[in-house]
Amino acid sequence: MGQNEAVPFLLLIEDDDAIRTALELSLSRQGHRVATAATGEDGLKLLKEQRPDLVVLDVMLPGIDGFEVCRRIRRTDQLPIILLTARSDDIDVVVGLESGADDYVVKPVQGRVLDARIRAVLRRGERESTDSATFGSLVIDRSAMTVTKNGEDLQLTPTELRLLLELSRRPGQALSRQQLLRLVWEHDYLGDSRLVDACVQRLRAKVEDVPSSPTLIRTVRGVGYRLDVPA
Amino acid sequence: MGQNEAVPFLLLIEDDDAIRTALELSLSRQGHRVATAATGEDGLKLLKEQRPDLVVLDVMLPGIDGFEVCRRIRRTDQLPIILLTARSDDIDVVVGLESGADDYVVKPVQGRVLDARIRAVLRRGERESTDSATFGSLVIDRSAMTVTKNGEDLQLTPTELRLLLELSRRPGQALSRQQLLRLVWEHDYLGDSRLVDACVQRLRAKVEDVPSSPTLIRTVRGVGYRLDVPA
DNA sequence: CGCCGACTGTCACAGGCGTGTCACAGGCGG
DNA sequence: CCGCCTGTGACACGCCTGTGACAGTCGGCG
Repeated sequence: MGQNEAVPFLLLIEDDDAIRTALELSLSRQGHRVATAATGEDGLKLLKEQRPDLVVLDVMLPGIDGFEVCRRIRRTDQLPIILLTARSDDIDVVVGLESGADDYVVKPVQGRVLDARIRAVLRRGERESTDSATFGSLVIDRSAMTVTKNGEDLQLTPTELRLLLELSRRPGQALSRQQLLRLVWEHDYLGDSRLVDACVQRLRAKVEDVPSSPTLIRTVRGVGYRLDVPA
Repeated sequence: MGQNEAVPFLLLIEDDDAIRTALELSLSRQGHRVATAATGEDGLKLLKEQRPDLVVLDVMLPGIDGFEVCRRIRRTDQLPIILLTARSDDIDVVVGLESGADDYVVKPVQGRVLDARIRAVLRRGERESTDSATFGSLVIDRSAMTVTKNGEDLQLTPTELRLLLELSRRPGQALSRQQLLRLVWEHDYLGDSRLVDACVQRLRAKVEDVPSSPTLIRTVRGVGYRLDVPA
């Protein structure tokens, strides 16, 4: 699709003046349009007014913190969100993913690194809008509701198909069992059951070349699962 | 529909100034010609004057709302219509399809996503514009309203014919029982009845070579049915 | 380096759900 | 009045699905 891509329009929410101006400058030089806000409240307001393509969001903000901003954005909007966090803190990663972020970058971050992530997330978004998605030898046709591997049809059961569709809508993003339960099964409480695991397992058996060492549906320990885009 | 214009000509009807200008800019950058209107009345007037190839239409408009605009357009014109709806609200989707829209997109929408949908709808339109469609040994003549198999006429009942026509308008696309009910029977609620199934079954009996293992009208488990184009 | 705990993979089974199928009654038009 | 079409409900049948127990694996900590 987009060869002639429009200039991405970003909203950067970060309270530290030095970091904010530095990133703004850097991202502008990389060819983005950038709007900035220093607090969560301002950020949410700007979001409504300016309608950016993507939000870069610091987790540590005065007032409402980044996770909460993220959740609020997600209640009404579907645009991509990249979280900035101070440390490589596993808890932050989990909470960040739970609150609906698309990607996650550890500070201090160089402008070009952030730029690369931004472009990756935007590219991911374009892929979602099309009716078919490709992951290695796997092709998912969302309109025909079929999945083919090396050109031949896979017979997925309804639940397997829905699971794969939800995963494929968020390529590269780890989804917790909770999230998958809500998305695929539409009920909230995962007791202590292997429900999601079992379904992932059945899906892998049909989708992966070597189900015992999966390359597409990876497990993220302590979190859940993630559908990878092969390089 | 439109002539062989290289550049698609769109009419965007949206009352929110920020969104309208943002989308107009974005769509222009994606290579479309764009005309805009802020109200349904203006939109209908512009439609008559400028004859666009496609209409992008917000559902929430002051005065006559998007659904009504959609219905009025459909009374005289057959050009593709894409509805913009506020949230992934099922009710909107239902009403949207009933009022004759070809596709719907959930706001807020990124320009590049909308662009992809626009191109998809325009592509689909080109296919439909032909009066006859062929699926294996089956030939559907939309202007004569006849269906032949291996050259000989099939006697389809009115409902069977409409079902086949709706399926053939979207070849290769899985349609849910809900969607079929709305398209063919024009009412909303499928209780727990085998209505669609029964009609599909009767249609298969006339259309398929081996009704017990259909190759044209495939069932998509957990979803609905799909008319396949044989390779 | 090895143990231990927690997390995940695996499997079989019974119940349930979705779909195909059919017969029938009412409706509609000829 | 008659015949065909249509919608409905009941039923049967397979396949899917959720569950729980157990085995295997990974990571951390001493």
